[in-house]
Amino acid sequence: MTIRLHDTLSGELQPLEPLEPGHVRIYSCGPTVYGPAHVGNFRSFLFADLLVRYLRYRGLRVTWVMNITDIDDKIIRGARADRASIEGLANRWIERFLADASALRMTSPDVLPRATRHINEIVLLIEVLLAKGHAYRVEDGSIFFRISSWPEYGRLARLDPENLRVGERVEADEYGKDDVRDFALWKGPKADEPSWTTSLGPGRPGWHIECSAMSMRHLGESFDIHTGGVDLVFPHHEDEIAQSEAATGTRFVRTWLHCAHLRMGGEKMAKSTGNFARVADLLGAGVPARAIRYVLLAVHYRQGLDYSEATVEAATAALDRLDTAVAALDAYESDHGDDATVGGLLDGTRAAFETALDDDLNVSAGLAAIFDVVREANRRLAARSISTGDAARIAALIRDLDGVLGILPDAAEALEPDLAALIEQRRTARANREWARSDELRDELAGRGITVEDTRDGQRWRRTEAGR
RNA sequence: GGCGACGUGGUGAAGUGGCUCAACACGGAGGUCUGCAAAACCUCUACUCACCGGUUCGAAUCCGGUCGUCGCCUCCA
Repeated sequence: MTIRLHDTLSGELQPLEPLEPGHVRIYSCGPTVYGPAHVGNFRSFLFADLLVRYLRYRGLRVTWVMNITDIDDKIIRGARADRASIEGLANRWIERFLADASALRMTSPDVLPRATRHINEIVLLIEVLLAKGHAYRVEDGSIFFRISSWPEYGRLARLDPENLRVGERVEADEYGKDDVRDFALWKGPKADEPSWTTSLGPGRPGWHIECSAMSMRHLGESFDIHTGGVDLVFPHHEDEIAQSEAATGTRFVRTWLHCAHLRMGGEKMAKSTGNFARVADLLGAGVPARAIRYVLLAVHYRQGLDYSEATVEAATAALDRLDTAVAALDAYESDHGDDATVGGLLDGTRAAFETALDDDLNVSAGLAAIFDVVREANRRLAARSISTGDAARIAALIRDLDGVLGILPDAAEALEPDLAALIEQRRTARANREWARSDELRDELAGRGITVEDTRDGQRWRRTEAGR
């Protein structure tokens, strides 16, 4: 049983063989904090989350680094517009990012390095590139990577450097490049821009170099997995490979993983076109966080995915089925003896789930395994053919597998005393066949976020999304 | 123009040569259970996998072509 992942560079599925056995090092391109992230951004973050969770579930040690770009043109522009400091603006949006990530139950990365905290590493890397002749300085103090010095350039994106359509948008500060395709490692100082005083001279880092510097700082010159959205393949990751390998002379990343775009109305979700939905706005509009997570996760990461209200509704309904099944398993009590076939059911489910996820994170097939066991459990619950312990074992399995997905409700907190009292009153009313009173109490509980269902064993309750 | 991904039912989507040639979820129809409701369970809901041609004893799955959708080609998760 090996985990296989689709590497963008080779274009093939390759078995995961960590450089250090048992320890996987992962770097994910995180947010640029000039504003709130949208759900499309979170698709790429959550697919990395899924990967990290699954590898840990499989018993591997994982070190997960996700960078935060806290200095770039947009942040500078945004700060100017808000008359805020760069740092203040970045901090504000980092907080928002962390809040969104937490709402969507993203695992906390082990390290969230910020570009502005790694200026030294960036400068050292650029110095190596200068010394090795892969970079050159121009008049305004900017330093560029010389693409012609790196024959491999274009391999990741499968682009022929000779055929790049260039020159359509050459920025003012980038005149003086030897070749328009060369990219900035260091941007020379400007009067109205932040600048660091370094051995390279004053200026600020370019975008691509920060990821090379920070990933190497926290994971080493060579590490196992680098993730991001497909739109980062070129130029961002292409440039990372060139500058990193040119500097170290060693293989930068073993496996490149890229997730497909989230679409909305058939078009790529992107801030630049205005076609996007922010996480916080959706949550504010009452879209359940778990449903957003389910939508973003339930489709294979390399498959395009369209976000719509309909997909959220379907996700909510699917989650409801899962919630109900787990609540029913928890509430089940029977003096029936253990069912000898339950062990096989559990083993089969786990095997199917793992086979699916091993295959390049085939989460759809993994979910199918879970829904299969849900149906089977419901059947046996209805037939009352299993023991209380069997039900608990099935619930425990589902919760265990959910450690990878993170879509089940949080462990049920004890019911608030007043709500518990209402449920008790309803129990009494039902015992006395006071149906009107019973229905009234059911409505009241529903209004307070508790769904009550009657079974032949009495009432069963669970929290509804609206009540969270 | 160059490069790449993809096209499976009402919807999302798994499946990449034959073991149920079509999982799983949503939606829809009918039924069982039930004070009612909800949930659950049962049955039905693609003789067919964009289209055309080919390879093969056999293809949704391989090859070629056509049509269509989306993305990347230095803002971008």
